[in-house]
Amino acid sequence: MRRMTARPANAHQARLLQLLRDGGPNSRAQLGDQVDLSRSKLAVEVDRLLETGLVVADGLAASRGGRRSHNVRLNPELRFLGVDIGATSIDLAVTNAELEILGHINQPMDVREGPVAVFEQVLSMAAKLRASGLAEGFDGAGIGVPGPVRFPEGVPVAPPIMPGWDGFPVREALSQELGCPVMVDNDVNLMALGEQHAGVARTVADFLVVKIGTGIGCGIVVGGDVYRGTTGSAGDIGHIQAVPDGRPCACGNRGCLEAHFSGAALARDATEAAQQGRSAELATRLEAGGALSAADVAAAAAAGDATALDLIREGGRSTGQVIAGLVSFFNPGLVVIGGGVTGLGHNLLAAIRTQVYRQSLPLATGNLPIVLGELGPTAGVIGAARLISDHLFSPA
Amino acid sequence: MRRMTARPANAHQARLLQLLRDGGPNSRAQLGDQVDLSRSKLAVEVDRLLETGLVVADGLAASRGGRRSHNVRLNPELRFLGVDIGATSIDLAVTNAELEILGHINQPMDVREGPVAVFEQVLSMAAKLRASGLAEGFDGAGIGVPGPVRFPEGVPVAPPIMPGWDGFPVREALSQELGCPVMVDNDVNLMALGEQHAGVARTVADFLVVKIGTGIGCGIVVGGDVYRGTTGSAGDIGHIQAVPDGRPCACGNRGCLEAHFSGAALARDATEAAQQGRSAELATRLEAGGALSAADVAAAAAAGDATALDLIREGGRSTGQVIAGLVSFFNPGLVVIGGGVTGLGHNLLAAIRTQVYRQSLPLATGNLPIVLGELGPTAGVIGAARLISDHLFSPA
DNA sequence: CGCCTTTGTCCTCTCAGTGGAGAAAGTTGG
DNA sequence: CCAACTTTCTCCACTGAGAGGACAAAGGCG
Repeated sequence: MRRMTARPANAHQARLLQLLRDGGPNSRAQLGDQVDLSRSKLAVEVDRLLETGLVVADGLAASRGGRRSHNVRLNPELRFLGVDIGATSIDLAVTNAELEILGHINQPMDVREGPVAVFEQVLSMAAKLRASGLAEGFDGAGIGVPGPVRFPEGVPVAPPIMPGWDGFPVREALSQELGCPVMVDNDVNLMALGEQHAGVARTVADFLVVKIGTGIGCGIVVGGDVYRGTTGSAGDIGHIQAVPDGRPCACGNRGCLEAHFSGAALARDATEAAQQGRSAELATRLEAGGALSAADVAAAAAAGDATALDLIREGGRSTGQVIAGLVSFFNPGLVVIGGGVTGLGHNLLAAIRTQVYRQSLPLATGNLPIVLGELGPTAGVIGAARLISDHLFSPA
Repeated sequence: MRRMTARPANAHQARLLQLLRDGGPNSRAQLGDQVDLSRSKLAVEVDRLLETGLVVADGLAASRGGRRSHNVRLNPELRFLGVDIGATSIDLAVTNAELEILGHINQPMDVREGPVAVFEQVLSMAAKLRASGLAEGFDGAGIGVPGPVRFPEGVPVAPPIMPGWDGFPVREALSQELGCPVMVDNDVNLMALGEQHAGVARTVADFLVVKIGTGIGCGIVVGGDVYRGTTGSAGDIGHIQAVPDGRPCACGNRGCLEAHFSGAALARDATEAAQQGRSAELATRLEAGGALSAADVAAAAAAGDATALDLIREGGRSTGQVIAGLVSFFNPGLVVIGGGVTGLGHNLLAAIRTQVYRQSLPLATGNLPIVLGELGPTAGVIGAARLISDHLFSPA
């Protein structure tokens, strides 16, 4: 199929596309209720969208007590690609224009192998998705990388955990290969977009998303928009000091949050505990697997291992300490905890909550939910699809 | 004189008023260069503004090589009142519509005496300004209070240092008394607005203003707009933990920034040092004045007193520690230090800078200026005037 | 079957805004 | 002092977005 190249010609059309994306098939009359345009003007704009092919007729709706309406919907053949490059694995998903996931694949991959190797992998995974018949091609793609991004250009800048990526023209290269528009962003920002679009943050204007994976980062949403900071490094909270004179960190300082709690730190501490004989449970697992991960700690804690529980509680305390500061400063309406380490579940969340509620002022925490993300590993790819759809569904 | 009640009828007029406010008298032609409207349309809107009386003719400008232009300017009889209620004193200023200060008065006053007493004081100061002939009345007033504010209603909420103010209808009461529109905000936010309008932050979109006075707070500007948070308490950084297990704080926790460094904390520490004989310089000043203030510490440091210098350095370190975290999180383009304690000057600034540059990642600090505010004690009142002018110079 | 409701289409009217012509008021150089 | 060029301002005709009413189409309900 030939890919769509049309874009909305004005703000009205853009708004209509977004309504159809977020609300599904709809009649002209119902669209009119949401859009503050006269029926005549609305009809004109819908007709123009039909002409572009972005929108198609979708049969008659049930009657609501009068004439049945002719529904319209986004072209069901539109396909977006969402890519989420993590530190240790890559997620890809195909969505339709309503951002419903049609297919999702995941493969392990170390981002430190550099942009060329990772790119090859992404492209082969995309080819696999195409081969499965879910998409003949893509109308747009969003991609998240685990580091700061110069957003307008779609280029990573000085990413600490992904040497070799600095300045690599991700947007341009991927756009060339896939033959469609591409937008690039930090993976945590995409997670925030995902939870905003389809997760726990649907109705909140100002919120934070803390992603605890191999590293640790924070997505910031202000007034419904992702805030990226002056140089694109906003939300980089992994190197805020959580423990004075604490553990040495790769960045050269001591006591950074990331050095005390993250997937990597947790695995390290668990291994240490096992080797020192402080936990039989962990030692057994170390024997069995050769190495420990956050999932092992979660399992040990679930089995009642006190040491594992302590590790989680202590990590939650450090994280909560930092989040408490952010809450005082930013006064969000919601804090979402996500990322691989959320497998630690309720124990982690409880430790974080305790610390935040204890340390922040009542006015800021009075009505502040602190919750786990709803979308799990799909938050990133949904956010990526949302990113590119926001771009394409805005006036050219 | 009768006060102006006109408001701009549309966004074009609002924009023109703002241009005339920020750029002073101007010709239609020059306005046209900044506003992306045809000359004809522009002329129509300017004529309408002239009819309302908000704008008046201002004679002929010098020729720029052709016909001389007829300048217009904001009505020079317009008067705004800026009120800055601090913890220990009240500032009032009268400005014209271009936000130039025509008169400024200051009186000591303890905000804890409650809203009624403070209000009486503000009104009598305002009467004094009127009596001086600077204003026959006010076309609008902005007022800052040292605590969180529910911004849309103009009502303080749960202010820790000003008990009795909770829920007091500041906006409504003042509007009634002065007979003009009033906007209320947190004092630190107004300081940020002031520095943005006429100070060091004129060209920066995202920045922080840290005000260190009796307490300590932070103004946050995102994309040129003040960010106030979900419940109006954003920027309340005084109770972020700066020193683990540090000094007890009035809030019930230990080690809060405000307990370690602020006007009050510095005075306390200096008195302690004097009494313990650790500083002859401070002891002498304590003898002479009966009590020590931040100004005494500044003077002692200037005189070479090592203990005073240490107090400043240690405070700067704590403050820098917290700011470093905020910089990592928020990635601002500028950090402004202001408030009463800025009398400590270069020593304080140096300590803060050292700590921030050491603790935050290079990408966030690479090109980050950390500077003192330019406006000193007038930042608040200018910000207050700016607040109400932004309100009045926006479409009705 | 008649009446009411909902939806969609058509047509006219209003008004914001553009762009060009030209007048008014200067400067500059010969 | 005059001609040529600039800049500023005004006037006017034209365009296009959008509103709103009239009306037709299509359904429900008693």
